[in-house]
Amino acid sequence: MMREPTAFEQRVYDLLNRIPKGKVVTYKEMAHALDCGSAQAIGQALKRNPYAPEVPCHRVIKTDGNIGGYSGETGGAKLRKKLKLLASEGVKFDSGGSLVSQDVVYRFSDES
DNA sequence: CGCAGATGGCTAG
DNA sequence: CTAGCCATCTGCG
Repeated sequence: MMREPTAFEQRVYDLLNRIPKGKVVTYKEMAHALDCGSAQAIGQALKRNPYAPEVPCHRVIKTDGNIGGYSGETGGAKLRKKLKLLASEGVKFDSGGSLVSQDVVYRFSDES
């Protein structure tokens, strides 16, 4: 299995790295930021996440403001601890894994 | 509200 | 070029 990050994946990870501390992005946002329009592709790149600890995949949430499958089964109970850690940065999530403050949802497009 | 199907784009060989 | 994949999204009853 060639786990080498491809152009698209690198773009996704780069975007995650662009996310300021205490902020999260929705799959749709990333998709749009990548000019693709497909969150599915994002999920794939994140799931593969060769940069696991370097890429804040936990900062990527669904359009509903949910963590997604990361805290569901793809991640792990330990992730719950991370959510709390994120809360320290400003990204507060619910015990279920839903974003509490949509206010932390970051936007790639800088439009005022 | 809840479920199911459809969708779009990505990866690999 | 083809096939399979995905942590999604959207619509409908």
